[in-house]
Amino acid sequence: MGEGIRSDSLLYLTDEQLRQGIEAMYFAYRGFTADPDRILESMAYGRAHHRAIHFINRAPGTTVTNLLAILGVTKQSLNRVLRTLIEDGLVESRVGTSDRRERNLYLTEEGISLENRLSDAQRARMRAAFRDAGPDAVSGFRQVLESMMDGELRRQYKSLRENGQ
Amino acid sequence: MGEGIRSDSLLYLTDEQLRQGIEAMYFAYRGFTADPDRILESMAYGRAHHRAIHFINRAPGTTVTNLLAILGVTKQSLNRVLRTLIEDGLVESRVGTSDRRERNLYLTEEGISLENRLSDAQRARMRAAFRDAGPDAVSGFRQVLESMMDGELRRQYKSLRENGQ
DNA sequence: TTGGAGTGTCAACAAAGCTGACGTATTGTG
DNA sequence: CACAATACGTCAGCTTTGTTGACACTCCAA
Repeated sequence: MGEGIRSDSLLYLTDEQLRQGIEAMYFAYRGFTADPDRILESMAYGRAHHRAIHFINRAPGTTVTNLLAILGVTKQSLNRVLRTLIEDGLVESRVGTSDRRERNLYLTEEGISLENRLSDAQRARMRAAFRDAGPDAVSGFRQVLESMMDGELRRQYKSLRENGQ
Repeated sequence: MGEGIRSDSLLYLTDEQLRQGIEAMYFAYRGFTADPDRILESMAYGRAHHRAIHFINRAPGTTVTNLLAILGVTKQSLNRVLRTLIEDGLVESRVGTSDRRERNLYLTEEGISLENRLSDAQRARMRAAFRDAGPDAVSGFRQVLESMMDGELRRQYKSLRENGQ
């Protein structure tokens, strides 16, 4: 306190800067979910359905337990969402081959089609933001977000990333 | 398509990179809310109470209508939250001086104390992430988030920023 | 064969959003 | 002054998405 500005400038760590970061996160997340939400509300679906569809698409054949770990909800909560998606023919649940207790989840054609609509909308906004900000800013964005994750979530995030490419 | 890598490298705009950005946003937001959520669940409060407390603290004396605009919820929804906060003595609602229809909202001592606990926890995580990533990354983080906001939200975000400093 | 893991389902409940309708106090306008 | 509009609060009812707790079934492995 009252020691003036350090030569290596830690001004970006002031409470005011941190508060701006917090508010930026809050408002940006609302923008981030706005486009898919608009598409979903025209059907009988919500954000929970989007998340399930997203991660099933990302890791086809994933089990219910694995999905539970990624989404961090109870199986009762996930099951309600999953049931409607299966009934509506967007998701297929196949009995596991090696372990027949498990259910492997896949998107149907129709499920893939909805996933594409949703992620196209979300990617469009992300792409615009990335392009506006440029590659260096994007790198910083990714770095800060990764540091902000909880340990277990970061592990899952990284494991998904390896999966993708 | 199939034209190879451009010399100015737009590789950071590939669908895979965008998808990683989307997932980073999802996992980071969960980390972002985790600490306050833990504090809140020990009381009878939720995220909605936190948001109200945050923005009342940020703009003391703000009106209900203004808070509605910032939070983007209905007055019925906000009122439920606000009522419990007033009953519990965390928020004070004073009749407006110039316009007696308005209610100016303030945190009480107790309200300020809770706000501090919540934002200390949230800032600690943000500070750690900022420090890990460094000033340039933080600048990029802020830039991308701002681009990701909807027009109206961006306006509100900037107006809050002017207010703060 | 038996214990435990993975899965699904029933019931009951809570938080936090929504719409619609209505009442009251206050203010601004014609 | 009369009246419309604004700001706020509240009642009732509904939805989504989360929670616990209890229980049953299938199937794997010791």
